[in-house]
Parts: sequence; C-alpha cells; structure tokens
Amino acid sequence: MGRDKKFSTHDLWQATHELIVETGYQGFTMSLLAAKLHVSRAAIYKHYPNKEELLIDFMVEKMRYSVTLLSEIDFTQSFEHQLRDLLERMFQLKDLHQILGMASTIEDVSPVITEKKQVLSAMHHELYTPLNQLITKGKEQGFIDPARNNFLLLGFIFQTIDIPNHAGLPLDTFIAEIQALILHGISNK
Amino acid sequence: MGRDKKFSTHDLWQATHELIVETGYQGFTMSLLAAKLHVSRAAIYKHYPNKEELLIDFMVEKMRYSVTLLSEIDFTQSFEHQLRDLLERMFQLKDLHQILGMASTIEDVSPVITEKKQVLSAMHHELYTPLNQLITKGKEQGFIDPARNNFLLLGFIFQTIDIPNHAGLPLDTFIAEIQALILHGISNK
DNA sequence: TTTATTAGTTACACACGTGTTACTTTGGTG
DNA sequence: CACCAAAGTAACACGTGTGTAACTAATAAA
Repeated sequence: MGRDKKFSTHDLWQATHELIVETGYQGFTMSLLAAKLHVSRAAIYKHYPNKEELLIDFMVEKMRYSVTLLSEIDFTQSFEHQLRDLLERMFQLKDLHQILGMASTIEDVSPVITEKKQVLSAMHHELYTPLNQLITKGKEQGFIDPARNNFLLLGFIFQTIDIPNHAGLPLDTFIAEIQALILHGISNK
Repeated sequence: MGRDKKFSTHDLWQATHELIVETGYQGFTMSLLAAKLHVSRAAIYKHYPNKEELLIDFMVEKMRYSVTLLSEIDFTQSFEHQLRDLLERMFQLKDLHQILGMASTIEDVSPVITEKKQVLSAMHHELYTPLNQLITKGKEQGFIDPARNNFLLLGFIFQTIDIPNHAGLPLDTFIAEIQALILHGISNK
C-alpha cells in the first residue's frame, strides 16, 4: 500500500557517497543531499531521524563492504603477489578510507550513535587484520626485519596509498610504482 | 593616540593557528576565535573585513615561514644528512602542511582573495624546490634511479611525513624510522 | 581638562542549517 | 468508489553563523 518511492536505499547511499566526497563531512547538509535526490529535505527525515544517524549507517554499510573486500585476499599467494593484490583492493577503497576517517567526528547526539561508532571502530580493526597478516608473513619469510614496529609499517602502507597521482600515470604503473616504493623506498636497487 | 590593544597581531595568528588545528577549516568561526582572544567578534572585524581575508593572510604568513625554514638547509651536506635535515624541518611544519592544504577551499568572496590564493599557490611550489634539489642530488649521486618520476617521489616523501605515531615512539627514533622507510621501504637490508 | 583618535562592545539584519508539524498526493484494497 | 496508509511537501520555530552600525571606553596631545 501507499504511493511509490521517489528514491531507493541504493539511491540514498549513492547520493550520500557523492556528496560527502564532494563537500566533506562539515559541508554535508541535508538540503544538498535532498537536492541530489530531487526530493524535499523532509522526505529524508521520514527515513532517518537526523543527519548523524544517516551518516553513521552509511559508514557502517561502507565499512562492511571494505572489510569483506580485504578479507577475500588469497593468502596462499607469495608475499609479493599478496601485497600487490592488497594494494589493488586498497586502491578501490581509496575515498572510503578518508570517509571512514570522518567517523570519529560525528557528534554523539543519541546513544544509538555512540553505540554504532564503537561498532565502526571495531570493524576498523578488522580492516587492518589482513594487512597485519601480510606483514607477519613478510617477517616470517625474511622480507621484513621482525624487529620492526607493526603500527609503523601499517601507517606507512596506508599513507603511501594516498599519494596523489600528480604525474598522471596509468593506474597499473602507478600501483606498481607504489608497490616498489613500499618494498624498497626511493633507493636504487 | 587611541586606547591600548587587547590583542597583538602575534596573538591573532597564534589563536588562529590553534583554532584551525582544533576545529579544521569548516569548524573555524569568528565567535570561537574571538573567545580565544577574550574579545568581542566585532573587534576582529576592525582589523579584517571578513573571515576569508583573515585566513588567507594567516596562511601566507605561515607559508612564508615554511619556505624560509626549508630553504635554510645546508646543501653542502651529504645526501643522507641533507635528507635527515629536511625531514626534521618538515616535522616542525607538520600541522602547517595540513593547514596549507585547506587554502584551496577558501571561498573567493573578493578579488583580493583570488589574488592571494594564487600567491599562496606559487609559494607552494617554492616549498617543493629544496625537496626537488635533494632528489636531483640523490639521482646524481646514484642513490635514486634517475628514471623515477619526481612528482611521485615528492608525493611519497610528503605522505610519509604524515604517518601517525601510533606506536608512541620518541621523536628522534620515529624520524630515523621514517628516514629508513623512505630510503629502503619495508624490506630487510 | 578638553578633544581627537583609536579600540572595543552591543545590538541588529540577514542567511542558512536542523528537525517537526500539518497538510497533500498517490496507490492498493474492501 | 471510498478510504486508508505510505510517501512526499510546505512552512514553521529555533539555533548559529556573518558582517555592520551606533554607541562607549581609554589614552595621548593641545
């Protein structure tokens, strides 16, 4: 019963994704989102009681996808192939990574939000485990000095993913270059 | 003549710096700034006609300092010492780096702003030159493969500076670790 | 001590963001 | 066809941010 919807849940997440990438968390407004969906602001409030709950649900959704994507890596591969596989997957998640970084800045306007922020934070750790496993493997197989701090290596890889492609290299060579930088730094081999 | 000022230009830049680090560009308001200076909002408008001009002047000021600091590097040092020197100086500029990244998001509310944004952008290139010189030196002295793209190496070094120190390492060892990562990546030597 | 000048404050008008309420539209069901 | 329920809209109250104008306070010079 009732009349037809003007936008689906999928439309909503799509528009939210675009808008948050375009304007950032602070610039994200319900008016802009409504405009993107060709709908009045109040229509969105029929589905979500406030902006914060909408955004946190969006992030949980994206996080779920990210965790799945990274956990699907084939661990039987060699260290180097596994690294390459991981990098390619992390590249797919590039803007998600920054979006998810905004999660902590969402205001705790209701207990529901506080709760879901903790869920997100837990999933964030889950996201790191495939990367951690890779580092462990690298240490075992002699690619990485076991004395090295895992947090540091993790941070290093995450930061390296975000290098801007100012040179305009094709994606394949760009990823290959980044892999080389991660493995051997700027030094001549 | 006239009465005593309640805040100096130095106070203003200090408060602006603190506030923009605390709240980010979007969260920066004249009310918060005024509160930090223990002054009414209107008092600041006696010095600056609007928020944008204040922020762009602040950034030009900071940029000038950054360019000077990086240009003071001793180029007679060895490649590795010069890199270390550079890294230490870039660490001093850590929050400045992110602040200056916000420059492009300042709205062009007046032609003065558009003009100063271009000045900032030009100084941004100046900031890169010491780094570029270092890379060139590294290529000449055989530390770096000359075929490698300078933009990529530059981006790599800039990103690496921003690795979060989650492990809580002391600054000295942290910088040393980062230098090692830049030079040789995660690989065992 | 009077006065000019500069610094600062209070109060206003305006714009825009949020969330709610009362109303309208639209489609299936008895 | 009547009417009910879901979906949507318009309009309101409220908060907060910006920039301005009229007023007040303090200090140095005449």
